[in-house]
Amino acid sequence: MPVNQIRQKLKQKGLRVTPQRIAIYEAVVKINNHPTAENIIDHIKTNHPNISTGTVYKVLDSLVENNLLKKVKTEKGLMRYDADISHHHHLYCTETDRIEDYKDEHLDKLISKYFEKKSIKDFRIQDIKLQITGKLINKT
Amino acid sequence: MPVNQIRQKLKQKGLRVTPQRIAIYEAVVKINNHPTAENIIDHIKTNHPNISTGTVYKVLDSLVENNLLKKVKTEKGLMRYDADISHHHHLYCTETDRIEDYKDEHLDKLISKYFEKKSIKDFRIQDIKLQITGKLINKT
DNA sequence: TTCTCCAAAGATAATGATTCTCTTTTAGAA
DNA sequence: TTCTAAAAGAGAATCATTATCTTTGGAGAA
Repeated sequence: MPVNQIRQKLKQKGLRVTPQRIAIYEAVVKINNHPTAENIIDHIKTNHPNISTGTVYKVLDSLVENNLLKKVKTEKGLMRYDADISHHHHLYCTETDRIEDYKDEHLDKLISKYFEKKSIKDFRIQDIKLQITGKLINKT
Repeated sequence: MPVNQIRQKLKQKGLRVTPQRIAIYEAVVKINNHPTAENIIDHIKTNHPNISTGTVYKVLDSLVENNLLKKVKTEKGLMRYDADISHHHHLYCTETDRIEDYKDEHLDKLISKYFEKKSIKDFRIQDIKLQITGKLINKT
């Protein structure tokens, strides 16, 4: 993603455009595997050796708060981040721990329709995502 | 859940029946909110003041490995556990962080049928669960 | 019932992940 | 160009989980 696009996203959210924020956001996009903070730190350390761990966490928090990133649910006791903030689902590979985005508008419609008719007692639905677990084939 | 039933589950999995395992498993069931290790420790400390934190983690790991418990995905950077190992979905309350089980056989059939026809490229599905996010009403 | 053995637990140190705090730097408005 | 407060740097502190060594006790054999 072009740096100018990242700058624009930051500006639109009223956030200062700093090299750290650009680098961290870009890393989440480029890693393309819903990275942890450590993955991000490893990724940016070459070009940005002085970005501290605390900064990475603070920037990630800020980007999440401002809806530029989202967190992904995992069961691993650590946080992973998603650069794609549009509605989508996730494919969780049980072998590699890779998490991929999965978009399926037809399926979305099906599920939306289903829950239009079927409400859940004592619960107001805000969002529904699929957690599709399995094995990636032909991919690292 | 009766202690004898817990004993039986442990025996069936070839695990030694120890008071710690019974207490920890029972806690997960009774808390009924996909607890963290800390929730479990707090819950059992009254009747079992000597169960150490390391033991709790080891027992939880053992119960998960032996399919007596499952881990639940969250985005919080810590682990939560599920005593219900049958197929189901989860309701995540954005206000209270409560996680409830949600079973819906009709929905399961719908989704199964959908993916019988629709395969995902380079991905072999093993399981599909819904992460239903929203707000619990009238519940603590 | 007793004995034995090794799996499990206790204790706590170690490690990894995240948050906090204080000081310095810098983005951007004026 | 200057100024200011937001952001970053550094690293300590806290929290969550794992590792390691010693002790205990579950359960099977006798």
